[in-house]
Amino acid sequence: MIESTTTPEQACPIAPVVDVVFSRWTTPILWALHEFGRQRFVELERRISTITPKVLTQRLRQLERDGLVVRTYHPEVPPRVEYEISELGRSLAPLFAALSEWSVHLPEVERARAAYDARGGRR
Amino acid sequence: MIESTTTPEQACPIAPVVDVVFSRWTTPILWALHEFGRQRFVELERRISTITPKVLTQRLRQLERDGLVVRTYHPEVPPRVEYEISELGRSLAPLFAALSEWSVHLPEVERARAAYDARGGRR
DNA sequence: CAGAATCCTGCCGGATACTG
DNA sequence: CAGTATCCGGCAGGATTCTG
Repeated sequence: MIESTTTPEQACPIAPVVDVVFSRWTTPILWALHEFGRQRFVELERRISTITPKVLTQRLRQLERDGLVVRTYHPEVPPRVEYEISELGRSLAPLFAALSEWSVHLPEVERARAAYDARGGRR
Repeated sequence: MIESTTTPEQACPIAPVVDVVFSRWTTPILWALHEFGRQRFVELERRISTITPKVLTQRLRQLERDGLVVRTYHPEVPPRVEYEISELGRSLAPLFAALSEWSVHLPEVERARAAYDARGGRR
C-alpha cells in the first residue's frame, strides 16, 4: 500500500515523505523504538497500549518494508522477535526534533480553536 | 474532530503536532498556500486537482479553526473568498524544510521496498 | 463562485477467536 | 510469545445535486 494511487497530493513535493513517515501509527511506533531501543512485540504492544496486535503487526511490516525498522527473529520456544530502528529510521531524528520544537505553538492552536468556536465558526 | 478521543498515540510527545499538521490533505493545502500565496477556492481546487470541493471545504475549515489559515470573504456577486497562510502557519516553514530535506532518503526507501518484495517479505 | 446537503461506498481498524 | 484469520461496524471521502 501507499502506492502512487494513494497519493492524491499531486504536485506537492513533500507529500511522498509524509506518506512514508506520517501514515497512521508510525510516529508512536518509531518514537517508542527510538526512545526505548530494541524491544519485543509485547513491549511495543503494551507501550502503545491502545493499538491492537493486528494493526501493530501491519504497521511494523510496513515500516520493515520501508527499511525504517529492523525485525530480528530468534527461533526459540517460545519464539522471540525483536524490533529496532534502522539507520535510515534514525535519520529521522532531526525531523522529529523539529516536530517537538514546533509543539510550543500548540497553545496558539488551542486559543485559535477556542476563539473560532466562541464566535460560532463564522466571522 | 481531531479531539483527544482521536489520539490513540498515547505517551508519544509529538503525536499532538502530527494530528494538527499532518492530518489528511493538510500538507498539500498548506504547501499550495505557502508556495503560491493568497488564492481563491477554485484555484486551490484546481491546483490540488484530485480533491473534491466538499473535502477541500472541510479541510480548509479545520485549518482555519486551528489558526493555520486565514479566510477572507468578499461580499460581492459573484462571491469571492480568499485563503492565505497565517503567521502561525508560516511558522511551519522550517518543519517543511526539514521534510523536503529528508526526501533525499526516499531512494533508500524504494530500494528497501524492492529488496523486501524480492525476497518475498520474509527473510 | 463558493460552498451546503444528501446519498453512498471502501476500507481502516477494532473485537474475537485460533495456531506454531 | 508472536503473530494470523475472520467477521464486522464506522466513517472518511467520492459523486451528484442544489443555492445565495
